[in-house]
Amino acid sequence: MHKRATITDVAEKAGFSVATVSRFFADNGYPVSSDASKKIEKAARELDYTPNIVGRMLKTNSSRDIGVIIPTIRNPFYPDVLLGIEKSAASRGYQILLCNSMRDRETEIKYINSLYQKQVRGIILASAQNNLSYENLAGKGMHIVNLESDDSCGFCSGIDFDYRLGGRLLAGHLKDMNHERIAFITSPLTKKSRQDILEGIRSIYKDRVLTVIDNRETEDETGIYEYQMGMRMAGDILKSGKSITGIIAVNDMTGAGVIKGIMDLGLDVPGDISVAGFDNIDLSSMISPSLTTIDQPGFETGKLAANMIIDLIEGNEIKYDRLEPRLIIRASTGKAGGKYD
Amino acid sequence: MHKRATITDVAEKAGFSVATVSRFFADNGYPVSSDASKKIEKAARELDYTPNIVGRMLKTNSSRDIGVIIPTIRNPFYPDVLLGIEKSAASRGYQILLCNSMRDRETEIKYINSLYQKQVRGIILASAQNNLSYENLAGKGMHIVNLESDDSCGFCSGIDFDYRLGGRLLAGHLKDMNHERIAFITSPLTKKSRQDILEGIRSIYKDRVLTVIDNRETEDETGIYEYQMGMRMAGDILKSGKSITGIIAVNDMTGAGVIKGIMDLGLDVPGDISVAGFDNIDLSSMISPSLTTIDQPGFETGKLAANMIIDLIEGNEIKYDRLEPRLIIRASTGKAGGKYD
DNA sequence: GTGAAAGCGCTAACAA
DNA sequence: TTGTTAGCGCTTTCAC
Repeated sequence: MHKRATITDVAEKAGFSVATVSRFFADNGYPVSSDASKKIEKAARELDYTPNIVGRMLKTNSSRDIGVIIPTIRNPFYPDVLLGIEKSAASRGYQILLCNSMRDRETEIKYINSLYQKQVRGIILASAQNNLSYENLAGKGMHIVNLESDDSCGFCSGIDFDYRLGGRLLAGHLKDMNHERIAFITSPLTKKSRQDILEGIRSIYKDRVLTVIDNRETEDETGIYEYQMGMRMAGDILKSGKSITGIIAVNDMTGAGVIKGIMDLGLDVPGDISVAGFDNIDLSSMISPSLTTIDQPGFETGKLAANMIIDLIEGNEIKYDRLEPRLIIRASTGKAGGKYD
Repeated sequence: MHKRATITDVAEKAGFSVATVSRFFADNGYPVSSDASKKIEKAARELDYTPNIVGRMLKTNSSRDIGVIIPTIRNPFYPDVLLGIEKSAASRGYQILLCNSMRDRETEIKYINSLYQKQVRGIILASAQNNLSYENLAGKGMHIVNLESDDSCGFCSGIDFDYRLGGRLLAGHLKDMNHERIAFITSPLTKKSRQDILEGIRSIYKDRVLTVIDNRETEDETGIYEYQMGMRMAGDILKSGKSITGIIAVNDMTGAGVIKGIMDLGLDVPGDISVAGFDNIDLSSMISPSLTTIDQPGFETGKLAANMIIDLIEGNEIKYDRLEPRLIIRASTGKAGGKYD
């Protein structure tokens, strides 16, 4: 393996100084004569030279990577977000450092520190526990965009999504279908988004909503936590004999698990129980019955988040629209007692 | 935002030279007295110092990032692979730079170049077109692990997976179920893995397999290409009136689309047509009917790939097991003409 | 065990 | 328009 050519090699071969070569490659409007440009271009090509980003980074103290921390890439909502982030980021010359926290606080902190050491200037966080201490990140020049509307983080920015209204729309839909008592199945209420959905549901169902919280949020490679959690919790509710005719799941992946859990018990969805999810991932229209849900556009969210974090990094002013929830009615919800119509 | 502390700050505060501080943080067995260690540790803590990886990288010319290029993160097979990569990588101090090529050759090349500029020393490629020119990467010290058994790349390493046997197992299963003529639905045969599956099928069905190739592989944000392709191709076959009783899809995502396409036409799976996929992603057991498939363990593949690329980077000797295909029989396949039994 | 000093590849004053 | 030069923060000889 031959040594990589450096800017000095190119300068020598082209017969110009490193400064001129640097200017040529920086391509930032600083004048370089066309004669110089031609010779430098030629020398670079012959030497197979390409600038070393690390040298540039050390000098300018500016990384073009952005960190993205999510719970797990196995919930398809996050790939959607990620694709959106990548699209915006790529168009502005940034790249993604992906981190799956696996819902583990230690891992999350480790990743944040590691990103900081790598001189990353901005992190998109979709995983934070509500009261995660951000380790003085702000004072150290780190920018954070929080995707879970965690307002306990004073200095964070975030994409506005009205989780409360989402919950309300879902609850309203079930109410319209004459469901008297419903359940809300969720992982721990350690994220504001989850709390907000519940609040929205309660704004309609008051105390007629049974909140079923799984207390052992933990992700590993053997399965998808949320799906399995949905299955398990659905089974628990049904076996408990509670008089429930509708279930809202905290997200689609959980909702898919809930449907599976119900069907495994020989019951029908929505004949016996209606089920709704949250997110509108592709999966929700691939399963049967297809899942009623709230559309939370992951791709759009990602695009906005990337633009926001880059604006923050580059010191521009920020101004963004919010994303609005939209109710998507599919086959998994129906009239209460519909089976016996 | 206050300035970040550097190694010099720590050295001054601790009353030692930068060399000693460097040795303390390098933590590579070079002796540092416990007195020095204590003082340095204290000074670093008070200054909130953490080493600047970029400075280290420039000096040592060694990045601890590995590039991962995949077609699209929206096919859940890749998240599985990615999680495996991340697990092995993290345990060895490496991190992932994620790149979705969106099945676009230009994008792929752009990413490879960008990774090279960032001094990345190894790339895990799961996206390469068969005859992608690797742009002299090897000579430049870049290591490649190819996940699609592309043997046109002389110097690449890869994880062994017997796609041909996988195809053969699937075909054998359908044969056992008395299917006389089947179809193979696939994206373009530009990857060796796809060709191998077809070969495996042909080893059993000879000329009694109708190969249906979609000729416009292209991914965008509006949907999942493979799923939609499966739907479309399934519809085309059925409407063409060909006497087919079984379909093998090039992967599960396509297979899910095929099932959807068949059902949309009012036909039954497997009553009218049997369908099989390839990969055994979680989705394949979430849909109805659940999908018969070949287990290709993405997580394991990812772990092996990461270990392989890191071994390559670190100059260790390589030796790895291969992964074997395993037939998973589910509800989407049944006896030919089974509906009328 | 410790320190001085050179230099990794690059950028950006400053001078010409 | 171009060149000289001083570092960015770190590691690593080499000397002590």
